[in-house]
Amino acid sequence: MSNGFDDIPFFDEEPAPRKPAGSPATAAGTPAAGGLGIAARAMAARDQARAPDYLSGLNPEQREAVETIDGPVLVLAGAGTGKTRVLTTRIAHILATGKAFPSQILAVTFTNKAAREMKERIGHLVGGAVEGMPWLGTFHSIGVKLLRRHAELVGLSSDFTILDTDDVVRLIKQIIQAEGLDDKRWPAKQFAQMIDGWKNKGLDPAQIPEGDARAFANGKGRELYIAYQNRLKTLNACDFGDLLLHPIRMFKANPDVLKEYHQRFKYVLVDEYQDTNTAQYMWLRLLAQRPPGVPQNVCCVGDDDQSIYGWRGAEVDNILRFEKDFPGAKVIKLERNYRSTEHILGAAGHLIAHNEGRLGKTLFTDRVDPNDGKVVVHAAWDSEEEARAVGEEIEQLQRQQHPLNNMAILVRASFQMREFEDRFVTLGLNYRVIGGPRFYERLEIRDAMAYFRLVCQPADDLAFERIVNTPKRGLGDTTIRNLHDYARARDIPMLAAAADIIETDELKPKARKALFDVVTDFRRWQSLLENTPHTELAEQILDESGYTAMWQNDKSAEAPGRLENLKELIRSMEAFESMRGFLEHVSLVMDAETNENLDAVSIMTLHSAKGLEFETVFLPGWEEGLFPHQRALDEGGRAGLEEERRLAYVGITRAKRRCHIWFVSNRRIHGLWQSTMPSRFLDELPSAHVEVAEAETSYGGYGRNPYGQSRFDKQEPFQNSYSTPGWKRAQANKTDATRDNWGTRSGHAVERIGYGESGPRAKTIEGELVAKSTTSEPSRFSVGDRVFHLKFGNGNIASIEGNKLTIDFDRAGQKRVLDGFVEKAG
DNA sequence: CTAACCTGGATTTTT
DNA sequence: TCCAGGTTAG
Repeated sequence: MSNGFDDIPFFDEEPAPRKPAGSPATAAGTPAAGGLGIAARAMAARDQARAPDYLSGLNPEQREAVETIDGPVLVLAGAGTGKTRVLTTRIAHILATGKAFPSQILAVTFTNKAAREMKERIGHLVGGAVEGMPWLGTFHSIGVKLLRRHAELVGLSSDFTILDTDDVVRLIKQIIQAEGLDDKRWPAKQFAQMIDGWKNKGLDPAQIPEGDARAFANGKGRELYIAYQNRLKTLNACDFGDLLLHPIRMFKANPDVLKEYHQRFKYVLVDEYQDTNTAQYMWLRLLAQRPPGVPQNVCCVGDDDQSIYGWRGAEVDNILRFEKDFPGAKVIKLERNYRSTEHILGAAGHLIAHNEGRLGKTLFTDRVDPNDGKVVVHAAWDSEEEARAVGEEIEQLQRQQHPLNNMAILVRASFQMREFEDRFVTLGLNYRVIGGPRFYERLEIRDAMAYFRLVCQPADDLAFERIVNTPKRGLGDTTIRNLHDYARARDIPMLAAAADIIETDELKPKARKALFDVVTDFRRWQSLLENTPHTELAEQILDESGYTAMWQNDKSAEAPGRLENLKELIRSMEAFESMRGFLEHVSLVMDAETNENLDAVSIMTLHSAKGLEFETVFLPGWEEGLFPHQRALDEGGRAGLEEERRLAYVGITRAKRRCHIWFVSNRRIHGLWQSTMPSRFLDELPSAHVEVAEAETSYGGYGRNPYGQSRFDKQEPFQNSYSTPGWKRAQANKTDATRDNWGTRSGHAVERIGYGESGPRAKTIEGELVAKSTTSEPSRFSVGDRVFHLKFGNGNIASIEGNKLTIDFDRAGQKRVLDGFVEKAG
């Protein structure tokens, strides 16, 4: 990739030597004052004069957004208008023109993925200078960085622990119980969410609304919040909200420190500004605002039409009032779309126009191709048929050489995924589920991490309690409660308490011995921390603690997978310098990599699809109650509906060339079959860009009016065997087995399931199989055979039709599967 | 300490 | 309906 930087001098070093740790670096000098050579500056000026390459590919609006470096800028970037490109090029431009050093740019994103991508792209533009951009990251990771430098100012020490949601809930539960409250009546989870909500709004315990405070635990809400914060302080820990709030407190209380950062950050950039919550907004204003007369070089990029996180505290208002907050702001709209066909844009644009209170953008494209299809709306009888039909559509595209990687199924709610997964397993179509439970959230990983945490931070009581009796050491509730009381009474961490208490005779000999072993183990590991390679130490910890053995002795089906995950955990540590470094990474970056070498259909929620694009997008489940979701309507009213509509807009605009929308007439919700109405959003699509699919072929039975089927029409589809009451019952009977292999449903495991470990499993295309079966080729199986299926386990063949086997699985009940997916059990 | 049993909840999710 | 999480019985 060519760029304009090949011949531009690029500086990634700060002119002044690093300040010793502990004292925050004061503002670096400007580049001009920083001893940068005259020749270099001249070259930079020369290159600026002849408009460097990196600017030449931009359209006028993009270019304006890149080049308007001084003063506040709001870039309203519609879907697919080159938002990331503008951001990265803008940074490159600031650097290339010598306006600032990399370390003087504060660039904030929401997700680690976005941050990574930006680093990568800037790296491409400027050639490997990314290391020099220490302040490019998520709100939270930058928050951590600030906090580690100034922890004392908010009453923490700089090696504080970051708690994730799970830890927080456990902690809150303890607090609720300690207050003598019934933790069933007042669920910790709910209170954790309340605290999170308050923190999103930037509220200290003293500031929360009286009503909120009363709403929980007989009016003890505020009290509990205070108790929680105190407990965090004792533990030397932060939750995610604190990573934003502590810096805010710190800056407010220490204007001199804030001033240092004002001098440091010459340019501030924010991605996805429509998703900022109040706390982030406060944080940003503190850092970006300048005294009157000093230019505020802040650039926020966002799209009000893609604001879909209102439910977790995002304030679209932030983007709507940008001009008020930063007077003299220049607002630049990017409306030229480089992603989608005119039909897709037309459909999306018409839909989103139904929202009020938008800043108002209309995407357009020059790319007009008569071959481009309209957005297609399909109807199906129920979700099973929906999945089947989507599967067929995908296979058809696959036959036309379209890679599966270019296709995605975007659902409103994750329960919808299951039906697609089931279907794709049957078809042998590779798929990958994006989102869902993450690698680092798995039980075994969290346990292992707790060991590591406790070694690095002996005061981490949550980690201690998690693993003190895992594997089982005979340290039951009684012992732990004893220990807990002992620690509380002396105000010392539990591990330290354990070390003390084994010197006394407070415990029974058995427990005392067990605890003694634990304490000795941790002492030994701590002593090894500095001088042993961290991956080696990690392995040693897991082995010596008996944790590995615990899973080796476990005969359950998941155990081997868990051991594999532990190995993977150790492997992923290799990339880090130390165990501490690794822990920090994990607490902030909870995502696992997906295998991009695999050609697979992506299945994900609409929320996790934001920012992505695919040639072909399938949008199932457009029914009232599901999409727009009933709860969004009930709880959010009109605003809720509009957010749902934006979600629909996000969905459609993910598509580059093909967009298929589906709705079903019947859906099972909480186990009950309900007949459903097509989504109101379907009526909001323009007929000029949308067509309604004619009757679906093979499983057919639809009239030509899917919107208004008569009762008679609805009966038709039942004629295929999959819809017979018997098959339905068989489906209903599927009991336990279904999730077993799916317990580890993300990244690796799922990807493995779709296509099997035993090499490239037959990628079955139904058409071929049907053809095969009509030649009445004798099946390699016969009725009664004992067979094994990757997902369903062992079973006996009940009947055979061509290549379709009906099998009574031991655990999964009766299923129909294609013979390519079973082996003779051996 | 495990397994059977019961209960409640069932959008969206990052950090 | 179907899961997770907790409780209880053995």
